[in-house]
Amino acid sequence: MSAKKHSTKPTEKELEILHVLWQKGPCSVKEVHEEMGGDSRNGYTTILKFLQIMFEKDIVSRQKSGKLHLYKAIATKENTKQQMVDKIIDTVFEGSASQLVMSALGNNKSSREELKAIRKYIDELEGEK
Amino acid sequence: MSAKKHSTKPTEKELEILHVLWQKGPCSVKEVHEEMGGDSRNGYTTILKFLQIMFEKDIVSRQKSGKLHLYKAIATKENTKQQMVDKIIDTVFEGSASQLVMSALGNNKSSREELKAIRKYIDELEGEK
DNA sequence: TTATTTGTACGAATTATTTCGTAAGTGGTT
DNA sequence: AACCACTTACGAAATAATTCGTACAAATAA
Repeated sequence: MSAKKHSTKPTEKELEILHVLWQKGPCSVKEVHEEMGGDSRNGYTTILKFLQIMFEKDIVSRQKSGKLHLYKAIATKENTKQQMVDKIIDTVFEGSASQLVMSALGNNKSSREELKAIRKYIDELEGEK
Repeated sequence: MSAKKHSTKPTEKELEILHVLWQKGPCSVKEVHEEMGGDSRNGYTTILKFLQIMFEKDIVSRQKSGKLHLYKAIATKENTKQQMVDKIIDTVFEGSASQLVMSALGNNKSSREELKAIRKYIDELEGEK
């Protein structure tokens, strides 16, 4: 028996750590710790503990490199993002992606260029139908 | 001194309760409880407790009506949604709303009509610039 | 070899979230 | 009044998330 606990959605702090891993690739605890602001924001062992827990949860993999461990995100940023978006659509937007889109564009000041890019993207989607 | 704890983002369960309140307007504990599936999904006192906690946190207001309390969401669904969207844009989409939009439209099967509506919305936004 | 540095493992404290049992209040019936 | 149905209040347990102290291991410097 070697099955680990199944991966649920990452918690806040786990997500913050994942960001570092996504951005910098495989990292030692030290690197993650420093990237996250060092001791002023989190104790070293706090980050270590999280990485260990995340390893248990199959959120990250790890590999010995000399005497230290290099941790690596298992899920891609894309997958995780998609999962979060799907969830928010489901829980607050009655399953309607377009509602979320309106909300995303509504408040925020998207530049003319961004709007143009989105329009183009929609054109492509429509072409597929 | 009567200041209550300041409102942070609602938790999962709090959000579920807010949904009922948004949909049905001011509700008694009983109504919320039943709307959420009754005892099969949550004990009555669990919902009661949540409503009380949410009252403390200023997430809901309440008013005596006869012998019971009617609870009412303070934040609108719109505000809460916006807040959640802003946050997700901030934490996983590098502050880019359009990235979120792509992600939202990407996976999900938005209908031709929905896409049309979004396009129209973008037109309006562009008009304002 | 002893001390220091650098890293891991473990255990536990703290805080937040979720859950519910039990007691107690209120109003209406009989 | 005594009873009943319904509701609130309180306290506490169970679980999850966050934080860190301390001990131990290995490599290296003195």
